[in-house]
Amino acid sequence: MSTIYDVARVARVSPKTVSRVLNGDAPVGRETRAAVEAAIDQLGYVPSSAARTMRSNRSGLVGLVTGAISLSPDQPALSGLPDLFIVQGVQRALEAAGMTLLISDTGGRSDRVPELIRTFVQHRVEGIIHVADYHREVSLPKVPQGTRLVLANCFDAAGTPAVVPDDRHGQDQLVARMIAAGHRRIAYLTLSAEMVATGLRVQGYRDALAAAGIADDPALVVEADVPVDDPQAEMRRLAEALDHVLALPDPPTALCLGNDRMAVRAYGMLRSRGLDLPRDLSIAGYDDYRAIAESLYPTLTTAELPYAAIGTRAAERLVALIRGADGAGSAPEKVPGRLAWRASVLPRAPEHQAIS
Amino acid sequence: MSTIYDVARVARVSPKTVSRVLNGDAPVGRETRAAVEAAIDQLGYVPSSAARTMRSNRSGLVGLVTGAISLSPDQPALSGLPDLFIVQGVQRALEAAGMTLLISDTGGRSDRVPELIRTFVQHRVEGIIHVADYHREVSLPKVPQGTRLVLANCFDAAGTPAVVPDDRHGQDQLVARMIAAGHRRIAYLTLSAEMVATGLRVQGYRDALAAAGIADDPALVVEADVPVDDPQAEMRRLAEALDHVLALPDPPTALCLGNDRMAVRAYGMLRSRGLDLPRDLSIAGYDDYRAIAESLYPTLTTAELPYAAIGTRAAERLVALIRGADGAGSAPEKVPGRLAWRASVLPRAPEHQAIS
DNA sequence: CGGCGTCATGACACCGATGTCATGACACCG
DNA sequence: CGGTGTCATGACATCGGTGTCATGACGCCG
Repeated sequence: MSTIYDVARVARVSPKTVSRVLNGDAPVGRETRAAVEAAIDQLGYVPSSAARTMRSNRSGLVGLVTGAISLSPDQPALSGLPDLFIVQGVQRALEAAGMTLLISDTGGRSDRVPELIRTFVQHRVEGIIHVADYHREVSLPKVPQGTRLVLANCFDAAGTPAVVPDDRHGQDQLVARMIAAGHRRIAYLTLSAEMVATGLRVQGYRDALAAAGIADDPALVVEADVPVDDPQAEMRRLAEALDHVLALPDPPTALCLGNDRMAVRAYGMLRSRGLDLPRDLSIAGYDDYRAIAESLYPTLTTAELPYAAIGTRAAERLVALIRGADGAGSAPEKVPGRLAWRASVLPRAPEHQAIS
Repeated sequence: MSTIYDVARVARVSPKTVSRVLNGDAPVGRETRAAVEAAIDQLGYVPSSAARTMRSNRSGLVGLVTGAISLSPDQPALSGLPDLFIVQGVQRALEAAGMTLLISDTGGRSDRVPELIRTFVQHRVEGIIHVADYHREVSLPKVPQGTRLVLANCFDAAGTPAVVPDDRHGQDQLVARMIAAGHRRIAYLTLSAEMVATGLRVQGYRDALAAAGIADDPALVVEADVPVDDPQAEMRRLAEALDHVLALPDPPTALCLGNDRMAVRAYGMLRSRGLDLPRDLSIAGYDDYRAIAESLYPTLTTAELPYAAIGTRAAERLVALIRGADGAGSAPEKVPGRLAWRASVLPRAPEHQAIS
């Protein structure tokens, strides 16, 4: 690997002049510049970021920690999937800011986080992003003085800058659109009640009902998932919840599920109960897990969990902090998701019109 | 950020002695060691990897490039998903080897690869892993002298060390098991014929038939996917393929699909044609995309695409190269996937037994 | 008891970039 | 024509570790 001294020798100038050509921070004679550039090309010289880091105390690196999977309710089996979209969003924003991304994951053991952070500190990262696999509260060890920290898809009690999905708005938007399509009896089979998202989304669901002047029927909201990763138990719970709402005296015409996987299961269960989808019952998911939503028949109407945007915003905030902005707004930043309206919610004529 | 000099001052020793304590590469007196360790703790000192890199020419970094998504047939919409499992596998293996992972992705533009590699070279990575989003041939720009390169989920014509899934064996294994379950007419609705995996898997399918002494009926093998990302066209193509095989004079009792997404679609299409699954027709996918396979009803029998293992093997090979092994075996290393036998393939009594 | 090996430690140079300061050559201004 | 400012360039020190070599104190061997 050639160095700036090699380039200087070949171009017959001093290393400092090569440095000036590289950084354009001081005037360099036309011919000198050409000679230096030729030497750089000839040698295939690439400056060493290690040497720059030493001199400038700026590494151009940002660390990203993912994981802490195992301690958590629901979803763990899926983990790693959403993470990646967040990571891609982060990567894009960082690259635009000229920074490079260092990654490590805990492999499910959150006790390893301090160790991973230590590795990042060795590399003198300018900031750290912690990505959670689902919207939740976390509690991270202190990071050393100058290291900035941003949380993505999670938040903590200490008011660390955080970026999370706007679950309330997402569910509100989805349900409002279903109401606009003519549905008034809309059941909501939620994720485990332990999850942060569940509370927020139920609020969103109620917001939409309230905005349309529809009374909230508690019997229509059922926890339909378990807080552990057990496909059998998940299936059972969902089946019970389905039975429950379908057996109501005034059964729903539409069903919101806690996520797209639950929707896949619901499709299968409902069909095996002889229902014709979406004619007999409209279905909506959550997450906009495209591999699922676009492949199901009928294609699944759902609300996007804006992973990439969360990653991008988290990275942008981190870069701002690095560039000197201060922590500012202590409330987590909420990122809205798109409404993915597909074919699983059928428009329905309001009843008084149906009679006429 | 404190330095080794700060530690030396606090412990009243020379920096070199601190270095010896850190690296354990020369004897240090008991009391001196204790004093140094106390100083390190007190200051929260973490050695600078930049300084070490400069002196030793070893950065402890490995770069990973993902992407080149947009130029490719099929799957692109999903991309990023499988990548992440590979990345996680890589990360785990690297960490075990004491190396740290640097990531960047092309955001779908493979022309940006050289630029990304340049960034890695600036950071003096000791090796680079290129991850493709699906099994394919690639052609990468030359990397500088000392930088080792390993391909994951892809291979090139230059014989660069590569790790790929064993598609042929995977399909063989799956079909063999279906035959063992009593199926003899097994249709195969493949991915786009342009994909490397398709050719290999068709071979595997034929291997299994041949091993069981079943004649290969060309009418049962149909390309059922299109080489572009167009959900509409994909649906149409799959529907035609289904119609084709179901209309055969001697229709199949089981169906292999090119991937799990196609299986999701097939479930919907077949049910809307009035079939009862899996009683009327057995179905198998490919990929073992758990979010799908475990949620469908009936749960999907499929062949695992061993992404994490591919990542791990690629990283292990890279570490071996860095530690001095030579390129060796020029053929890509094939990683076998598990058979994920679930509920969508129904055992079937052989016909002569059914009669008795 | 002199010589040699080991232990424990420190002084110093070096890795590759860049900030600071110095130097020489012009050009322009009054 | 001397002073001052800009351009173009180089010498040198510095960032934080670590390899090399030197030094002094013992302990052991013959």
